[in-house]
Amino acid sequence: MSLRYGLLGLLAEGPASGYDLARRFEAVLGAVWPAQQPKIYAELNRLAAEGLIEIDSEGPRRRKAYRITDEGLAAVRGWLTSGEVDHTLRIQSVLRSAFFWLMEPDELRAHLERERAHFAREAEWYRQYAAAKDRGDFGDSPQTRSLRVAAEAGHRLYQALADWADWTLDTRE
Amino acid sequence: MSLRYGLLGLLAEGPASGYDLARRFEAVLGAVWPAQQPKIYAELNRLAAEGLIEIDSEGPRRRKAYRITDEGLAAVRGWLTSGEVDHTLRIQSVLRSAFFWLMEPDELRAHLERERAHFAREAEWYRQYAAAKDRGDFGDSPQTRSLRVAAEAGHRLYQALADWADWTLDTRE
DNA sequence: GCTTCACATGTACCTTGGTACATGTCCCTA
DNA sequence: TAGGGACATGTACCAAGGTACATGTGAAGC
Repeated sequence: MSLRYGLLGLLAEGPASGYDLARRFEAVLGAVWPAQQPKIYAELNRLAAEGLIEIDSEGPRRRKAYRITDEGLAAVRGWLTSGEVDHTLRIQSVLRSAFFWLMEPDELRAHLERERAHFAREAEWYRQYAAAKDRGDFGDSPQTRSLRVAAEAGHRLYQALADWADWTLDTRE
Repeated sequence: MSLRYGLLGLLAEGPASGYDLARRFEAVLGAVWPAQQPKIYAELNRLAAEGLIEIDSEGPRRRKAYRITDEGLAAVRGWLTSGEVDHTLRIQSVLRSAFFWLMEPDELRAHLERERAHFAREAEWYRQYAAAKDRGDFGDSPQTRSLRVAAEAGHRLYQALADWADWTLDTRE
């Protein structure tokens, strides 16, 4: 259950509405965790019912602002250092790579040429993302600084796939 | 829906029972995708109902052996080259890194020392996994060879996290 | 004053994965 | 020959994420 901790973590920076959180989730955590707007509203209601957040104010345009409670802060802090972490990669590109042998040589060649470009693009995207974070394009929030490592991790992962595609193409020609 | 393609991909190598597939899924794809035994049986029945696999034989001990059909092969091949791939990392260690700033300096220091060891262990695990694949410890099935790239990708990802933990600890002392 | 559109919050339903537990089968050994 | 245990297949339910669609609110432009 990562959505809830993502929301609590963002709220730890200061009060925000569901709508704000949806945009910030996308901008700040989009590269690491996806979140659909409807699920955000649902989760906020659940968190409020459990007392981990509370309504800070009700502004104009039906706008509610949520604030994290002490219990909420304790919950997200506990999660940060809590035990067992799943080490499976769960990345579709990686899983698919296990079955490339099913393709005919010509088909594989064509596919890998596309994939090489794709992986290189992903690697570059994460590199740019890291550079933008370094420049402070997303503001200089604490998450933004912390996520620098996520960008680097993504870059290295996709670079590994791109290198492998290169290697496979080279040894086949 | 990756479980189904994982199963189809494994069955592309040859007929197998649900029990076999559960063990092979764990051994071959365990580092990339998790699969619970009950879900495997459920998915096999669904695949059979859709005609993507069929029962090859019913052996002793209630043992059923499934065989992939031409439709099944076409489905998994189509999946290999099909469009949109999600580029989010969805790795808990990475998401958590966004909120480390919530910890007190002393707490962060202690946590990062544990994490550094953990990341280094993960990186090493993937390195060993790659080495074992190179030696052919898991047999020399086509997936095993293909998954060499997954091991490398996992290694690089966790190495990035370990490097970052080192860097953070160094610049703080 | 009416329309339009971006802002803002939801409801409903579906798919997928996670987990606890039940059952059947057959070999091996005391 | 009785029973323990590995092999083998499921049922049932729950948790979480994905997606389509409905609704309310208010400012800006005509």
